[in-house]
Amino acid sequence: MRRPMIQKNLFLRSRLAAATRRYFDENGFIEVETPFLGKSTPEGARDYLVPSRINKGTFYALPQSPQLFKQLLMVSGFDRYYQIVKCFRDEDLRADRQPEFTQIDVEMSFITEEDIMNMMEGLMKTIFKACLNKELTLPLPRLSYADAIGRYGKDNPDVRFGMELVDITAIVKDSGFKLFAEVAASGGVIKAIKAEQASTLSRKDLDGLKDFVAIYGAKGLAWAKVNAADWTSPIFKFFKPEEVEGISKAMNAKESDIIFFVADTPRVVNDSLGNLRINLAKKLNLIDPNALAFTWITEFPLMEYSETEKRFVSTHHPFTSPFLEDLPLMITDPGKVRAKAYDLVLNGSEIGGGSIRIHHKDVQSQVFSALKLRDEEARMKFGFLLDALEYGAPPHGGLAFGLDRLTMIMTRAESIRDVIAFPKTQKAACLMTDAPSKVSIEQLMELSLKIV
RNA sequence: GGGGUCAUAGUUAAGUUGGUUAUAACGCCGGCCUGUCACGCCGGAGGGCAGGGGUUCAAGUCCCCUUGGCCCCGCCA
Repeated sequence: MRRPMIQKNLFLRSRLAAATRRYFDENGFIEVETPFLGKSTPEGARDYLVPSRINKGTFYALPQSPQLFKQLLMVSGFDRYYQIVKCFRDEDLRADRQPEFTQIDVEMSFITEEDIMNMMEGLMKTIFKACLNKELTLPLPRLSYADAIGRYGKDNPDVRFGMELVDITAIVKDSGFKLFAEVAASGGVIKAIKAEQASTLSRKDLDGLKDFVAIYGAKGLAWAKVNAADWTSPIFKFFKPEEVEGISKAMNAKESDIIFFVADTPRVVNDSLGNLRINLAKKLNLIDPNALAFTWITEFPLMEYSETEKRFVSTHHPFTSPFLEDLPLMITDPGKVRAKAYDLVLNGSEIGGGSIRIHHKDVQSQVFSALKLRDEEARMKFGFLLDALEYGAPPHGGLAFGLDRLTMIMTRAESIRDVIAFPKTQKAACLMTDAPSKVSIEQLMELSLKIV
C-alpha cells in the first residue's frame, strides 16, 4: 500500500535490468534461457520440488541457480552467456532473502579471475551510471578472505567505516586476567575493537551489548573506557600495567574511547565482534549513507568441515576450481585449500559471487572424493557434467549477482520486499494470492501423491 | 527448531502508573468556493481496540493461549 515508494523502486529495478542487458549485449554476450524444471542436486540449499505426472513417484526441482546449464553452454561453445533469471531456494527467509529471487547470471570461456572481475566491474560502472548517475572509480578494491575475517570478522565486511578487529592474544596470553590466559592456552584468541569517543554509551548500553554478542555464542563481553591515566573497566584491576599499555598501544586508544574484548574460539570471536562492530557503527552513526564501498573478497577456502554432516562441504559449489598449487593439500589438509572464488561486497552486503570452474576431469574427481562423494554417486548426480568435461571443456568461470539485493542498496530499501512486486511473507506465503494452498484430492491422485 | 517484537477506523499512527461517550491525519460521503492541478472552508459517516480465556468494582492498557506480520539465531553449496 505504500505505493509511491514501491513504484519508485520498481522503476529503478527496471532501469537496472535494462542497463544490464545493454551492457552484455554490447560486450558480445548471448542471453540464453535455461529450464526451470530440472534435477534435484544434493549439495546446497533445500530444493523446491515439483511432482511429475507422467513419471509417477519422480520429481523435478526448481533451480537454485542455472549453474550446471551455464557450464554446459560453455562446453558447447557459447563463450559469453548471461541471463536475468529466477532462482529458488527453500530456506527460511530474512529481510534480504526471498524463496524466489532474481540473479544476473554470467559465464565466460577462456578467461581468468582477472577477466571476469574486470568485466563485472564494467557492469557495475554502467549500472550505477545509468540508475543513479554515479561514477565508480575502477578497479574496485580487493581483500582476501583471510584478511576480511581477520580485520572485520565477516566475509561480507562493511568497509564504509573503520573500527577494525585487533588480535591481542599475544599481549594477554600470560595475563593476570585468568580468563584471557586460559582461552589463549586452549587455542582460542582474544580480539578487541575500539569505539572512538563513545562516552555517549551508558553503562546500560554496555550491558545490553553483552546480550547482543551472546547471540553469536560469546560467553561475555569485556569493555574498558579509556581515561587519561587508566581505564574504567570491570577487568582493569586484573591487568598488569604493561598489559594495559600494550593493549592501548595496539588499539591506538585515546581518552574517551571504549575498547571491547571477546575471548573465545576464532569463529565465535570473529562472529561476535564482527557483528558488534556493525551494531556499534549504527548506534554511533559512523556510516555515511551516501557511501558506496565495494570490495572483492578473494581466496575463499574451497571447503569447510561440517559438524552436522561430519565431512567437508563446498564453500561455494563442488565445481569451483582450487588453486592448483594447493592441490597437494587436498589430501593432507582440505580446509586449507584455497578456491578460485570471489564475492563482490557492497556496503556490507554480498551482492554477487562466482568462481573459475574445474575443467579437468581428474581435478573434479579429486574434489568429489575430498567431499566424500563416491564415484558412482558423483556419476549418478553429475554424470552429464563429467561426460562434458571428458569431451574437452574450455577454461571457464563466471559469477552471479543478486539483482534484488543490488536494487535494495541502490534504492536504500530496508527490506527485499520493497523491491519485489509481489513478495512472500516471513513464512513464504503470498498474501495477495494466498499461495501456497491446498489442492483437490483429484489433483493429488493424478500425481500419485498422498499427504502424510 | 529456537529467541524477540508487534497486532487500535479504508490507510498510517497516538492512546500516561488499568477508570466517564477510544483520538489525529490522510482517505471516504454531503455542502460551499469555482482560474483548478499536494486547492480552501463547513458538516458527516466509519472502529470498540487480531481471536479466545483470565485477573479486577473497572482492561487497547496486566497475565495466559491461539492466529498472523516483522526482526534475529540455526539454515541459506
